[in-house]
Amino acid sequence: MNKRFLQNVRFAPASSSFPISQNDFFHLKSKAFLVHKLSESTHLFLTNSLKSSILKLGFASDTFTINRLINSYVKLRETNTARKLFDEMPEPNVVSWTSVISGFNDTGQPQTALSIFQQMHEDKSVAPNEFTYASVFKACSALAEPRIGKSIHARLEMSGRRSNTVVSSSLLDMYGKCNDVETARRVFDSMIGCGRNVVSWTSMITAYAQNARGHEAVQLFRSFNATFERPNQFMLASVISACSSLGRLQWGRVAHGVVTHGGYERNHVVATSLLDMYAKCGSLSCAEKIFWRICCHSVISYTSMIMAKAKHGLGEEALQLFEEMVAKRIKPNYVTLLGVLHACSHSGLVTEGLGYLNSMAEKHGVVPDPRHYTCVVDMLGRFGRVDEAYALAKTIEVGAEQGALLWGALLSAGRLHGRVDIVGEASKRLIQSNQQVTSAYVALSNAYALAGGWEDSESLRLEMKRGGNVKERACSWIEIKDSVYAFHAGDLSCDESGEIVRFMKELEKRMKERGHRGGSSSSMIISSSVFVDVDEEAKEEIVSLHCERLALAFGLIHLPSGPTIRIMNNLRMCRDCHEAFKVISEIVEREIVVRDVNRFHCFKDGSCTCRDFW
DNA sequence: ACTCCGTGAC
Repeated sequence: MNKRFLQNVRFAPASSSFPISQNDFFHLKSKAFLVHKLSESTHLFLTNSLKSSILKLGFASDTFTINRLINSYVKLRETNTARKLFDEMPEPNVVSWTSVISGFNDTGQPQTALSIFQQMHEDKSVAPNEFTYASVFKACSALAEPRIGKSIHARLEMSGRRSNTVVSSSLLDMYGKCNDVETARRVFDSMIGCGRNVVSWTSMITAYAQNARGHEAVQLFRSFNATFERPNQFMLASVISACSSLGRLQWGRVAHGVVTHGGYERNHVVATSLLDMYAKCGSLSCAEKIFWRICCHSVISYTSMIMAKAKHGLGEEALQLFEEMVAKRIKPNYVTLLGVLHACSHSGLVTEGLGYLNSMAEKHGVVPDPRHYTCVVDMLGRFGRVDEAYALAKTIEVGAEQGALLWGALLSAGRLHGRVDIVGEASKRLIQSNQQVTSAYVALSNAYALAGGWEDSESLRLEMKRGGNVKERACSWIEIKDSVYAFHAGDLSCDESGEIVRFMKELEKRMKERGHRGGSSSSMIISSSVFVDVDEEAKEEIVSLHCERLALAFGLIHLPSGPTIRIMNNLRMCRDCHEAFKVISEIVEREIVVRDVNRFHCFKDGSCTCRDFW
C-alpha cells in the first residue's frame, strides 16, 4: 500500500448528518486507489499484492473490483488464477463472464472459452451481451467450428439483440475462417444498416483471400478505396496476401505502392506479407530486398525467406539462412522446420533432410508431426528411394486431410519411378479415405493398364464414371507484362507451325551439352512432343507435367517480348528443372523467374480452380 | 465503471 496516500486521506467528520461514515469513505478511496493501481499493473507480483489487499479490505464480493482484478490477471496471461477468482464470485455479471471468455481466447484456449460460454448459457442467471457474442464468435473462428458458431449465431438472432459492427465483424470473420464465404458475404451485406468500418471491410477481404478467391479480395479492396477511407496495416497485409495467391506481380507492386504511400513499410506484418508476395510472384530478388530491410527479425520473417529460397530451388541458401537464424537465437517453430525440409526436398539434399528430421526434436525442440513426415516421404520418393518412403508413410498416423497429402506424395513417387505396387497402394488409401478420388482413380487405372491388367483398369474407369468423377483438365499460365496466357493440358493447337517442338529439341540439345543426359526434365520435355501411342489420360498426365514448359515455349515464340517472363507452374522445382530454366534463360537472353503455386492449385477436394482465373 | 472484432510464414 502507498503509505503517503493513506496519510493524505482526510477523513470526514463523524456526524450523523454526513451521508457516509469515515469507514465508508476510507473504503471508497482505497477501492478507487486499488482499482487504479490494478489497471496499471504489468507485474504479477504487484497484482498479487493488490489482490490480497482487496480481499483483506473485504471487496471479495464486489463484482466491479473483482472484474478489474480478473482483467489484470487476464492481461498477465494468468488465466487459471482469473478462472479461480471468477469461480469464487458470488455474483458474476456479464462483464465477469465476458472477461474470462476473452481471457481464454487471448491465451489460445478457445475451447475453454466456448465451454465457459456454454456454462453461462446453462446458468441462465446472466444473459450474454454484444461483447460476449463477439468474443464467442472469435473462439469459434479460432477453432474453425462452423456448427457451434451457426447455432450461437441463431441464438443471437433469436435474442432479438441488434448486432453492432463489432459483433458482425467477428461473425463474418468466423464464417470466413470456416470456409463459408457466401455466408460471410451475407453478413457483410447485412452490415449496411449498422455501419461498416475498416475492420469489417478487412474481415471480408481476408475471407476472400484465405479461401482462394483473391480476385474478389482485390475487387473489394478497390470498392473500399472508393469510399475514400484509408486502408490500415491490417487491410494491406490481407490484400498483399491476396495478390500472392493470385501470383499477379503487377497487383502486388501496386499494393506495395499503397503501403509506401500510407507509411506502413516498417510494419513487420506488412513487410513479411510483401516478402512472401514477391517470392510467390517470382521475384526472389525483391523478396530478399524486403528481408534485409526488416530491422528486427522474427521467426516468421526468417521462415518466409527460408520458404522463398526453398521454392526457388536454392536449398543450400535456405539451410544457411536457417543456421544463421538459430545462431541469432531466434527459436524455429514447426513451420520453420517444414521450410527446411522443403528446401532439402526441392534441392535433392536427401541426407541433410533426413538429418534435420531426426534431430529437430532434440536440437530445436520441435517434435516432427505428420506434415514433416509427409515432406520427407515426398523427398525420398522424388529421389527414387520409394521403398523407404513407403515404409515411412506406413508408420505415420494421419487424419484424412493430411493423409491425402501423404499418400498423394507417395502416389507421385510411384508414378515417377514406375512402381505399380506403390501406385496401387497409395491410390487405394486415397480412394478409401475419399480424398483426391479422381486423380487416384486415374493413376490407379493407368498403373493397371501399364501392368497389363486391362480388365481392372476398365472396371475402375466405369466405377469412376458412375461416381461422377470427371478429371479436371490441368492448366498452366504465364504472365507477360500485364496479360495472362493460359495453356490447357493436352492442347497443342497453339503449335501449328511446330515451333514448340523445335524449341523443345533445341532445349534438349543444350541440356545434353551441359551433361544433363536422361535427366528427369530433359527427357520429360522431349516426351511432351512425342506422345504417339499413349492413351488419352496418360497423355494428359504427361502434358500436365510439361505444360508450363510448353507455355514458356509458346510465350517465347508468339508473345511480345518483355524484360521478364514469369511462369506459373503446378510443379515443385527439382534441381534439374532449375537447370533447364537456366539454359532457357541463356537461349532467350532474358531473365526467367519460375514460381511455385502449389498452394493455389491444391484444394481439399483435389479440385483445381485455375478456371476461376479467367 | 469493467468486457468485444480484422493482418504475415504452412
